[in-house]
Amino acid sequence: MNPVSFYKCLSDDTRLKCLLLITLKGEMCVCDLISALKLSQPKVSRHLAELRKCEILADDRRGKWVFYQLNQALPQWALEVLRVTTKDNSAYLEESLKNLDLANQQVSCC
Amino acid sequence: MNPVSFYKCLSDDTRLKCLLLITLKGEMCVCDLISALKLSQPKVSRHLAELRKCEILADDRRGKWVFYQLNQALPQWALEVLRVTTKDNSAYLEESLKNLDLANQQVSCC
DNA sequence: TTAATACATACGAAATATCATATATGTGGA
DNA sequence: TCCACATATATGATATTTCGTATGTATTAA
Repeated sequence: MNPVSFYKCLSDDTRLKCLLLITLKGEMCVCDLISALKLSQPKVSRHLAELRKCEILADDRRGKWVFYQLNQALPQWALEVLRVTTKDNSAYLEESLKNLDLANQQVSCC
Repeated sequence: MNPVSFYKCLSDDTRLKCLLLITLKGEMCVCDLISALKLSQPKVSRHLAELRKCEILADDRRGKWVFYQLNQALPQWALEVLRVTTKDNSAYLEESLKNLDLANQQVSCC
């Protein structure tokens, strides 16, 4: 894992929020990420594809749904970066987490 | 410190190497960074200016030379990210450190 | 087999980042 | 004061990223 390409992945708001939410929750399906971030489906999907391509995320299809989680092979320093960033930036994720709760109170896609 | 703009700063090879070298050494003058990275002076200066603008680095002029170090006000998570990344990516910095040694064996600018 | 849902990808436009080059500024010494 | 050196910044060309829209693929259920 080249550190520059790793950080390039974290340098976009959509990608960073996806990554931190997944770090926090363990795994997330695409539809929940869309609800949390309130972004268009192709936009979220495109950024997830990039994170997959860089081997930061791994995808796992279960029926209709695709779940994303951190790639188990991620080096220790990268895991630590994600962990520390998630822990100390709750304000950055606050609105997304609220959106997620609201969406799941109503009709959850999965 | 917004996490996206922080990671945007780390997402360029020149900027990341400067930051990791400064994290490792405590401080670096511009001329030593130029020798270590073997890059043009304006290129290095431009990227340092960006890191200064984002308040990741602080500059300190001493006579002819300008020394850069980590901004003391950097949040804990950001310091931790830099520390962990520096520690576990020695291969990424290897050549720059060798260049630095070679340059200082000859005539050091400062 | 048809329709609906969840997700992925292709493509061109717009925004952003990066670079080389040229020029400006600040400092110390003659 | 004038010059050389260290560093900063401005400018225009080029490359890269990001986005919306449109379309394609996989899966489930009727």
